[in-house]
Amino acid sequence: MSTLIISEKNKAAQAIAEALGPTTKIQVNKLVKVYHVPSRDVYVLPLRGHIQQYENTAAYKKWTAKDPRDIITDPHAIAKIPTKFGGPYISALKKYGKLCTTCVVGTDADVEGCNIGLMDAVPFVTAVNPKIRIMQIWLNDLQKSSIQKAYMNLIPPKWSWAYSGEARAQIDAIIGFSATREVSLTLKPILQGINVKFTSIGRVQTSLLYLIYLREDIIRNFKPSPFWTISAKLKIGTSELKVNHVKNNFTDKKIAEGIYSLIKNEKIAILEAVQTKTRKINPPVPLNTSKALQLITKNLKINAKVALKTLEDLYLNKLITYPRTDSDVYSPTYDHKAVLQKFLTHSMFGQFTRDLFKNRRIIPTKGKHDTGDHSPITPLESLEPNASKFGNKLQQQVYNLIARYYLALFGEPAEESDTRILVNIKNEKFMGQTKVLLKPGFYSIAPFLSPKYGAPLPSLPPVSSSPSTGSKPTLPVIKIDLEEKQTQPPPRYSDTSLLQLMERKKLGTKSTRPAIIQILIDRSYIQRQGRSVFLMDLGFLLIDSLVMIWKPFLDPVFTSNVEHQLDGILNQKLQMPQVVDAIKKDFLRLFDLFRLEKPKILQKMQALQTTGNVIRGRNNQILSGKTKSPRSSQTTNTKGGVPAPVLSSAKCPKCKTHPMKLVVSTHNKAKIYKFLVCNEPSCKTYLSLPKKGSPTLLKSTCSICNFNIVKISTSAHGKRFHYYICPLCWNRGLKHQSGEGFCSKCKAFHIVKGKCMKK
DNA sequence: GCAAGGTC
Repeated sequence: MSTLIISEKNKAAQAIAEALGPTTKIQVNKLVKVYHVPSRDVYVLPLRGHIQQYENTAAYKKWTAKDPRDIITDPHAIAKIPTKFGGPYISALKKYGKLCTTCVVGTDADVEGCNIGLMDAVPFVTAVNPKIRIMQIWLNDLQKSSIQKAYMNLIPPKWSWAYSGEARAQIDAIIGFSATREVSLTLKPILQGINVKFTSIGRVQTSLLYLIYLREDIIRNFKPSPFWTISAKLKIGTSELKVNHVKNNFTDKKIAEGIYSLIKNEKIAILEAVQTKTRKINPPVPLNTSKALQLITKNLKINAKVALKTLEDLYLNKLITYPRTDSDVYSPTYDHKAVLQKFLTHSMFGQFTRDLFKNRRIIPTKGKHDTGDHSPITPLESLEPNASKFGNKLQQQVYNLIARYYLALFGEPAEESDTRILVNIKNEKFMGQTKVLLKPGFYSIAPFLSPKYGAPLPSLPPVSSSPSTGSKPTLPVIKIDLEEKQTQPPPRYSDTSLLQLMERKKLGTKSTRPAIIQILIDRSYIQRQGRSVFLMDLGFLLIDSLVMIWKPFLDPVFTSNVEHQLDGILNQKLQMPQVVDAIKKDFLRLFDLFRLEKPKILQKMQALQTTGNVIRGRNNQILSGKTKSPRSSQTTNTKGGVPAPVLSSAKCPKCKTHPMKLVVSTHNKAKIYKFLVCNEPSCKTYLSLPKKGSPTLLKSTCSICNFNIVKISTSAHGKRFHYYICPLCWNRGLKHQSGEGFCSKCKAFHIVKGKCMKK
């Protein structure tokens, strides 16, 4: 009466086995081990995520062998086959499937988990043992007590969840494969010229690229317009307060100048009104993956991929709960007391936690979504910053954010005051505002959630409302300013705002969003420059040619419709084959439309090539068209949809033709080498970079040698900071020990003998 | 050669 439990990954298998009793390991083959629990006659077999995936069948392997359209219409164009690493897992499934009488699917408690267990794995078990009983264990976390409880309450398999995942996989494969081939083959003449092999198209990635394109379009076409502001600096006791003219911003220069010239020498402001409002700010809601990634990328200034990897590492070390969750509501039975008790003695969080118990604040805030898969992200241990359980500093920093955020859920509301004053300077009215934190509440444990507050103002003289008293109090004016400013375009996306955008538009899942951003980077559609994401020419080119005809596919509405129908399968309101057929039909119509418009698209491309504008491909190399100087190519030209090159490239100082690329490589896992190297292998020119800190190649160039500046982000004494170097000057400086090419503060710098001349 | 979704 043996039982086989299938888990999604090794750590989960180990946790399940150890919760059920004393465990021994059996090495089944080179890759696979199972955990044996003799006391219960249980074998726990860990998979490695999906062990099967959709691929084109043999007849469709070659891109040109069949019409890409047939991938949509031919039901035999794709098939589910074992992944590269699937084989050893499949033979283990067969071996233990044969000798067990019950098979328990113990993969993650979500759609993909059900799909992995019931669709990828179980078929191999039932093939060798048709009579085996199939059950499922629903695990919200890997704590011993939760596992024991769930094992006593096995559930029937959630087939509808598994089918929902299966439909998603089929739809994505059909759309992705057919469209990638069709678009790549169409653009072939162009792509060949720019040394690009293919242009990938996918339900999620192409939609995201479209949104980045829309933002880029606004930025490129943005016409800044001037406006003027008048402000005054007032002295209040020992502090200063900036007040703004109530008619800011002025669009008419003459009016602004007229007012300014009348009042510019005035030294007295009459205090007309003071109003103070206080407001309570409630603690945040529990942390799901999406919010956690935003929190981490924003506060630690790391990219989304690294943030997710660090969460995963913390989870595998059993320091936090499962990091992939959409829930921001705890189940009513969640044992917060047990978690909080661990923090009572913590050197930094202890006092806050003791206050929680003292004030009986042990119920967390509540969000809106309880998806019933995993609990919100929660610390499982109370660890000091120097704990050896942290694999690296980043893990410690991420844990610190998660732990503080969790404790904040139980904290008191914060309280702020908002003081507004109205003054009169020679009959012109000015307003000032200052926000002050009155009670820190939960901000005390999670200061990173707090907005910036001003220092409290010294008490202002009372403003008499009675006209009989005659004079009103006055404040000294330190100075009055008239400034000319320019309207600004919206900012480019960062990892944090891209994640926000994807969440808002329901693009990708909690766990794939960082990977989708990475795909766009790998395909040379977009590029990170510092914290900003730039659309590259290839990305612009692709969307610009699709935007006329494929709006219904590019728009995130397409994906939300797909996901709506997938939910229908999960809720047993729709059937998988009908959903897949309906979406195939939808997409086939768009596919045919693309074919119909092909000549137009090619014509547009042709026009592009003959306008002499630069198209850049991989590594931002200039690959076709007449080249322009980097400076003039910065200017915007969107006439006729021609992409304006976005980034200047750091040209090799020796061969002066090829760009330098940034290389960060690990060697023996211990040493990290960072340098810039010429993209032309035969040139071999390289420039060293500082050993410490992470480098980013910037757009701005050195005013001495015109080479691109590199920003070095690093830390010392626990504080993060950055500085700028010109790699070329810096390397020359290293040679002559002159200290040139280095500036700690400004971006556009001019360094001579170690001193920045622009300071 | 391709997707998106898992996991390492």
